[in-house]
Amino acid sequence: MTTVKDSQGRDNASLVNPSAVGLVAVIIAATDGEPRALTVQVEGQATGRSDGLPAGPLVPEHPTLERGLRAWVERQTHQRLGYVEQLYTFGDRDRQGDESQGLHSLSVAYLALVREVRPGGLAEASWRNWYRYLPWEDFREGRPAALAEIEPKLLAWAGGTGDPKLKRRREDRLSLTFGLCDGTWNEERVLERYELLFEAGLIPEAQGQSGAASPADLPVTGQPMAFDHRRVLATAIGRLRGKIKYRPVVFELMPPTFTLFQLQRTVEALSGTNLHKQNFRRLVAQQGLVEETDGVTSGATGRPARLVRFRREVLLERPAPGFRLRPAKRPT
Amino acid sequence: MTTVKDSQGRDNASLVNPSAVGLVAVIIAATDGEPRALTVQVEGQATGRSDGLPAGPLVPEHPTLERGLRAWVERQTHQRLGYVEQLYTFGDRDRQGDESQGLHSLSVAYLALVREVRPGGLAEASWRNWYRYLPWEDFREGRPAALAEIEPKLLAWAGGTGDPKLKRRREDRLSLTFGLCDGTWNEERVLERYELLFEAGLIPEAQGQSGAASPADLPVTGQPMAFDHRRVLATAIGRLRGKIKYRPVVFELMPPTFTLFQLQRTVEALSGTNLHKQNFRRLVAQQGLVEETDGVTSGATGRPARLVRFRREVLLERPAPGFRLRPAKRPT
DNA sequence: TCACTTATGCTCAAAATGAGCATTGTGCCG
DNA sequence: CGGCACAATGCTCATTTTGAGCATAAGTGA
Repeated sequence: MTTVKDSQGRDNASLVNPSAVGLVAVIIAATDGEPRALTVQVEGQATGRSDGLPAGPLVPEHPTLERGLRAWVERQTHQRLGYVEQLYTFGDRDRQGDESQGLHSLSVAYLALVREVRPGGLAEASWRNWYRYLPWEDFREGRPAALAEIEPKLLAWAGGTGDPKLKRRREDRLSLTFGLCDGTWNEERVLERYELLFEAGLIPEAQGQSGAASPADLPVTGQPMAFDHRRVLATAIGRLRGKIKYRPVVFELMPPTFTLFQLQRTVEALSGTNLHKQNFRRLVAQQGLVEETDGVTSGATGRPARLVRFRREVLLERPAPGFRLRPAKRPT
Repeated sequence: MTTVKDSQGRDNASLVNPSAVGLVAVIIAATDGEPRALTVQVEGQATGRSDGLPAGPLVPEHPTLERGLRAWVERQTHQRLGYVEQLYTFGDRDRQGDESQGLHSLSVAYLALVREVRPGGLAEASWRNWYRYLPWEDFREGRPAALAEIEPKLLAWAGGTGDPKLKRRREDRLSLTFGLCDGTWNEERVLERYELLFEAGLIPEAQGQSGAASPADLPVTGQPMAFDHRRVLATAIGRLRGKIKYRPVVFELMPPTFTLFQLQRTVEALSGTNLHKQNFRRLVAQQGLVEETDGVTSGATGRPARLVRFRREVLLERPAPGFRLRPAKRPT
């Protein structure tokens, strides 16, 4: 029964059950203080066009998953990728868009951070503010309106059970992910929130018809995406929000030189929260993340700001720090 | 050229290029203050037996990757899995043990944490101290001997290049991962260290003959494992070492009740470093991670310790904290 | 020059850390 | 039974690291 010999994943046994493997890329940029994801138009079977993430099958020519990804992305979007990391492998058989022909279809998702935003690239590829798809995640202007609309529906979902134990459990999850009871919002729990909304039937894709909503009328639960790409995006955002706290990855999104405030705006855009300005710059300074250039901004209103650049050397230094986010009580 | 329509990973295109997908599990337990991984005996093609991780192909019957994993593991090792999280998907074509027949073979690896260690389980499955495979990672008794032996070889590798720029880069990597120059050891960089050793040709598997060393004579670079399983293990350890700092996952490894010192020993076992006892308990206390029971230890020498249990409620509480590791200057 | 706006410097109290010293129970050994 | 050795616990203290703000500096536009 436990003949491990031919149960090894890479031996003949696995060849008997081939799977379809795809690659998906969540390509993130931040310009003008807005977080953006690169999207393409996807032609659904009978569902019309809808937004999706750049994706493609894994083909044997690619020696590496990551190489394959880069190839696909450059072909589809003409966007060069810089920083790339593996995000997650999605592979449930009941995944959306999966016809479950007895064949597993998995997608290996990658997260990429880029600087350049080529605005007039191809028509099929366009940068979209990621909060378009997850509007309840943006707390920069205070509690998002979308959240106010979603909240009663969530409470109704939690309450709409006969089983009191299940009800209790749902309420616990609500308070954990959305901080409904206690007012605690953890900006990293993006995926858990998405999945809760999905379970509660508040995500349009969940019903099976994805591209139903026209681009104009965003439902309160945001613009749908093709397949399970919204889930992938949620995963990416959660991961990125966590990562900026302990790794200097934001700089992958910044131009060669920038002001501390631009940097702050970028971090805020990603995390969806506001930070205390003075403390933010103190943190950046004492961590030695940047060095001054002799340039300053000009033209804009207010006192000109000094331009700084990322100190690449920190990547070779000790604990390689990021930002611990410190929310400000009041905006700015 | 950019007809995204049929370049979607999950459409017909991907069916044209099926891949062999396997599942691998890194199952971790900690007993008697030692970190252990569950291993099985693997029959290599011509390389004899060697240790490997429980693995199996992904078969269509499994609705979920995770379910498939659980099924395989329980079949192979009779070990029930509790906490499970996806670790990484390994898929480079030049992977070890991959015959590259033009077919991609990828392994989706999972990390599992378990409490029970069934000692006399099946003969094929056995718990092994993970430092058996990565002996340079254990700093609990001070700088590990293995590291002292490896160090000159690494320096030689770095120096053995004509290209001075490459040399410089290698030295930078050495100092970053092994902290050779400045004495900074970051216990999370397990994978980077493994990969560096691999590149430097110090990992036996790298040569192609895996099971060459008999279990008795561990090379300084540790006991080899089948396929790329040592890399998978390194990935798991690195991930776990990072995770315990911000998520209360250690408790998945603890029995229902335990002493604070046992808890500390477990954290130390995982991180491979020693902690300051008093500060450790202060941290645990103030984070509210545990609650006292009315039991105490007995029999052992020294003052009896109070038994505590994990407060499951913290999973529903605010930032869900873990341990920030604070290395002690002197042992204990 | 004034009004406004953003950049920067600095202060201060509170909380979190890092290192140790001191005390308290237990089992063991004359 | 008194004294030890050995852990478990309690507490102190000097630093750092946070969190919040106040105050000043340096441009732009009217």
